[in-house]
Amino acid sequence: MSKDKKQIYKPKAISGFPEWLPEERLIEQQWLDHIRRVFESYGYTSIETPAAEEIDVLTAKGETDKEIYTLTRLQADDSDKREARIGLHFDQTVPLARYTAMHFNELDFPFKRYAMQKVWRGERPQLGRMREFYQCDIDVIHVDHLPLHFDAEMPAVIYEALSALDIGRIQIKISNRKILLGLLDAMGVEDTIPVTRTVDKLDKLGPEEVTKLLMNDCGLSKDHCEKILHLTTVSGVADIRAITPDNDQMKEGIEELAFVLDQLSHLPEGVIKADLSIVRGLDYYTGTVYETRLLDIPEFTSSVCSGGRYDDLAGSYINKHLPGVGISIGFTRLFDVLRHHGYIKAHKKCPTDVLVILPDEDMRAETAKVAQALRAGGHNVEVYHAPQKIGKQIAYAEKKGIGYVWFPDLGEVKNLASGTQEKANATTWKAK
RNA sequence: GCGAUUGUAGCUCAGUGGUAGAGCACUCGGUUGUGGUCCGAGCUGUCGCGGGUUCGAUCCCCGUCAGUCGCCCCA
Repeated sequence: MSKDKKQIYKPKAISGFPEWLPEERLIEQQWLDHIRRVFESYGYTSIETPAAEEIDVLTAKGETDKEIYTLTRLQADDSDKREARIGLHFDQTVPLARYTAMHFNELDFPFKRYAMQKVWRGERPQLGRMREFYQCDIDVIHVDHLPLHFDAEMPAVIYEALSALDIGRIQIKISNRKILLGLLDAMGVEDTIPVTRTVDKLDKLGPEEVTKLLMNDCGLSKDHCEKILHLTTVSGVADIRAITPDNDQMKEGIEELAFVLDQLSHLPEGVIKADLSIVRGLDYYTGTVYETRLLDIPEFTSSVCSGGRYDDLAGSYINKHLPGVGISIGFTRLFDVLRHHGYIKAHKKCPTDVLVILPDEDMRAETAKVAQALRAGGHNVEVYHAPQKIGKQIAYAEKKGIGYVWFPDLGEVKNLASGTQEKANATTWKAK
């Protein structure tokens, strides 16, 4: 090595594009594996779509709010301008719609699919808000008519997927947009999006502030505001059924919501909560909507998982009527916020269960044989790379969180947590 | 995109108008092969970048870039 200073480019983390240490990644993968198993246990099938879509596909539904990252070559020249402009997908619903439209004849309906991929949004990053993150989505799409039972299946699956992650109590709030939209229609309110966005902020701003915004920014009368806010306080199947609808749309919403809640009554008390203040600011949801809170993690204030029903998912891409319902876990948000606040306890830095000591260069073959026997017994096994001092080899195992050290020369295994060491047979021994 | 705040070793942070320190981490050692504690030694920095003021700036001023938080929006 030369004594001259090496020229180094000091790398900086790209904000909003997270990466984890090995011990964190290990847990992330366990979580993803668990979620995948739950999704599959309900018959959802995996598809993977490309990271990039044509800009026209991405914007077909008028999603101008979501900042789309576009893809260009660094060496782009005039010939590139003739090519289709492409961008990274900002969710998995738009790719699903495109996919369903393109493979319509080859798919079987109702099409139940899950997807666990990264998505990209060019927003300002913050804790719990990334520019690159995983979403774990399930959606069901059918032709012409999708039974309401699926609206009830979404929260049931999500409850199972999340409740095993050791993140405390989950609460899934459910509403039906037809109720509020029906009310607004009966009131003669035409521009509904600002109203729904404002109502959606109820738990953050409180009723007074929301009333003020509704009157000042949305031009609603005090009377109307009161009616809307009163509606948002209703919860429980009985109370929902007791609402007097102002029109057919409201009536439909009430019946649908009551039905979905009924279907979910088998879940533990408190998991499902009807909350008519949940409307979602997004305009493409047409019926049932979901939002999920973590009741035992006070630092986690945003929704970890949300979704809803859309009347016509792929209408922009195919001349068919394809209603769907879906829900999405904001996986990276969930993982990162919990990690940041110390709720995720990582111990192991590698998947290794047993480190086999290499006592001596001459023992490599023997050591490899022991390792192979242990692997055959279902263990993850690493052999130390050099015949260094035993203390050093043990320290390596300790640092990496490996639970056991095997001494092939002694035929003994040492439990690092307890410090005990005993004779053992590599083919029959089992880690605890 | 708007507003606020920050930018010194791998990490967390001190510090001064005269070219820098601690803790942690890391490496080696503590009588010739069994970790975690303890002790000793060692290693590490264009003090974000560019310009200005000054005899001289990491410290003052301007700009810039980047991070963080809030808003917006959302997973």
